[in-house]
Amino acid sequence: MKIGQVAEEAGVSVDTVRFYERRGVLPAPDRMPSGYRTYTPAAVQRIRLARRLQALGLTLDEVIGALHATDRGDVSCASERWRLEAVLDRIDAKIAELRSVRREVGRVLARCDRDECVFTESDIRT
Amino acid sequence: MKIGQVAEEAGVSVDTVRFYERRGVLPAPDRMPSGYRTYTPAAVQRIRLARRLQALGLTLDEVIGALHATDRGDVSCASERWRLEAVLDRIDAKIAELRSVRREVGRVLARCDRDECVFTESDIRT
DNA sequence: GTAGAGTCTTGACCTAGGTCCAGAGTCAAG
DNA sequence: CTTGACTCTGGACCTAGGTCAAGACTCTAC
Repeated sequence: MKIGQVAEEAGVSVDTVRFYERRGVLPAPDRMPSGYRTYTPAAVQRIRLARRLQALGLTLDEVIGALHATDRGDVSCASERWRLEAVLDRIDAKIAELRSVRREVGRVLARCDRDECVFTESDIRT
Repeated sequence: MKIGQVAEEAGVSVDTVRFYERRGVLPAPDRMPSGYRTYTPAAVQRIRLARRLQALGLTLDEVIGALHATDRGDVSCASERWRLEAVLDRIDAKIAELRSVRREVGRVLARCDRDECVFTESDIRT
């Protein structure tokens, strides 16, 4: 398969495929005599998995770490769970932070109702 | 006041003060004959308010919009509420999105317990 | 053989909100 | 008068995850 077909089947752009190669998501593929990259269908699977992991909240570096672990073999659900658990912790922290900001915005709006508006309460005209 | 003191009192860096000037958070200040910027204490208030609004989730462009509205006069709690309500909506949308991803990560972890691990379920070795 | 589509490389560009740097000029204390 | 701290400008750099462009080459179909 050439890069265009891989990109198409994986649902990403050709540029993204090459970007993934540079970053290490994909190994350097074989080349045709012309220099064109040639891929096996496994490359499509690999990209799809990478996108799936990104959609679950892993950073690209974390995705690369997970893929490289798989490449080395020796992986099992038990040995890789922590990657997802770490993401879960991060999501929880982010949600907590957003809820805290949300509460504060709510408080400011409530003060706004009592005519103590953030936008007008200090002298900011220089 | 010179820029260093303003930055210090407002709790930001000197670079940030100059950046805020470029972006329009702060108006161009008066200059000493040497070219040094001179500020009134209102500049400190203005920066503090800008930081406060940013901490509440407004983007810098939104902060600038709010400050310019205040500069034009004519602002009241009622007329500016929508800025905070828009932020609230955005926060809610973001929380909803994170909760959705969180649920999905939870599902993937549950499948992991049944030994159907994302990391090992497809052939990604090219 | 030629048109059009696909691919190659290198490197710049995008967002957001700053941060940092060089080289030059200025200010205050001793 | 000198030293050290401060300020000036303009532009480059940072993160994250790509996206785009130029100019050259290759492949496929007609």
